[in-house]
Amino acid sequence: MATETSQDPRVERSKSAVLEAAVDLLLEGGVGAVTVEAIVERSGVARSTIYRHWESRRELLLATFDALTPPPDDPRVDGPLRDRLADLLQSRARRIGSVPWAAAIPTLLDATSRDPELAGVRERLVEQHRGAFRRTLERAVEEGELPATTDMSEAISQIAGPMFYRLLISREPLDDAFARRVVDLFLASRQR
Amino acid sequence: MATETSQDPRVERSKSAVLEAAVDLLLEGGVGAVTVEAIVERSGVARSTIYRHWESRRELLLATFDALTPPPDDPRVDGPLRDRLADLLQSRARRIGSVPWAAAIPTLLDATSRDPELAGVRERLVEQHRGAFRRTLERAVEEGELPATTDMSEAISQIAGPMFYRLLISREPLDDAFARRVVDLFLASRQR
DNA sequence: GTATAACGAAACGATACAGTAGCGTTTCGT
DNA sequence: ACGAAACGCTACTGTATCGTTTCGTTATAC
Repeated sequence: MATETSQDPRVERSKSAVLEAAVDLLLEGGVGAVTVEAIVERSGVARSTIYRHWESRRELLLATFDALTPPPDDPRVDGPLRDRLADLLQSRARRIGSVPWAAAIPTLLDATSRDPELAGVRERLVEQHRGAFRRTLERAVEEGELPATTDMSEAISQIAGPMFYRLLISREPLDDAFARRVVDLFLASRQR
Repeated sequence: MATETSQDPRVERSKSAVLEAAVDLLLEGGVGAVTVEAIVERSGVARSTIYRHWESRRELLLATFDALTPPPDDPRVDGPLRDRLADLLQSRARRIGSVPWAAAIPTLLDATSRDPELAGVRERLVEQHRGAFRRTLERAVEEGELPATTDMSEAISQIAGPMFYRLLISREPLDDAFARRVVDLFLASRQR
């Protein structure tokens, strides 16, 4: 009958302290660095408390990945397509080029490639990432800025691909000018 | 005075058996799967023998990454640029889309991103990969098929990026048609 | 044929980690 | 104020791995 939620505030405090430490460890040292002991040390939360709230290290790791989701940033919806796409790509590039994410993405890809449960986490992150591009592109199609035959999945690969290539493979800097040229290249072949 | 090389042939046999097993384990299960015990079990070579030939697990891991380098395939040099680029991209896509490599690349990126010594291995692999594209593009510039102002590094990002995006991020299939469209997109905005 | 080097099997100590249990203390809701 | 719950602390078990050594066997070179 009574309210099931909002129990002892200490529970929330402990949980968030643990997750915060776990996320930090994940971003700094990869999945392998997320040990219970390291979390205990960094968070100040006791080992026993952690196991009171999570069944196992695995559960905790899952929760850590969940806590990792970045807040979605709303892309601008005004101005010409070229500017909207460039803004979107630049904001994405700035985020994934930032220190914690640049280091975390390889770890994420690796961990999620071999673990079916973690694969869901990756799909969610990827879908969130692709959604922003898809919405911008679909709107452009509706407004006639892009042909109706545009293959969304292919377009996203062509726009976001070069950015990830520089981040993951060649490790070149991701500056705004590069993002703009990628957008221009994409548009040059599609637009009138 | 005597010949220093080519000692007991068993040495070579053991070494290659160990490396072969280590490479298999790396491709199958990532860096974490390359344990000395697993190598012992799979290769049939004894623990002691392994430590006779390598100082430590770390040395062995380095050697494993070195043994990983794929044989370079020579891109075709005839025909129009469109076909040459498409051929190159398709052959690359087929390789990195193949089961062992598709699974290995995330592990490689992760491991090499946090380990300065392994970083050299990644650079070597990336450079080999980029070299093939660079040579094809430079030749195209010489022959007037591309403008002399073409930024090689940028061009490679734009051509190879979408492929890696599909492989690593979106996990979509890498078919030849996709590769060709990527090339066409690139050329459409550059060529007369 | 024999000496020698490489070999395989097995054991060892050290380290790191996950997970469990007990106990006294602190904080919360009522 | 008081009981319940959450907490921190500590010690413990069990497992996995590494690095190293010993020892008896086997293949190779001469």
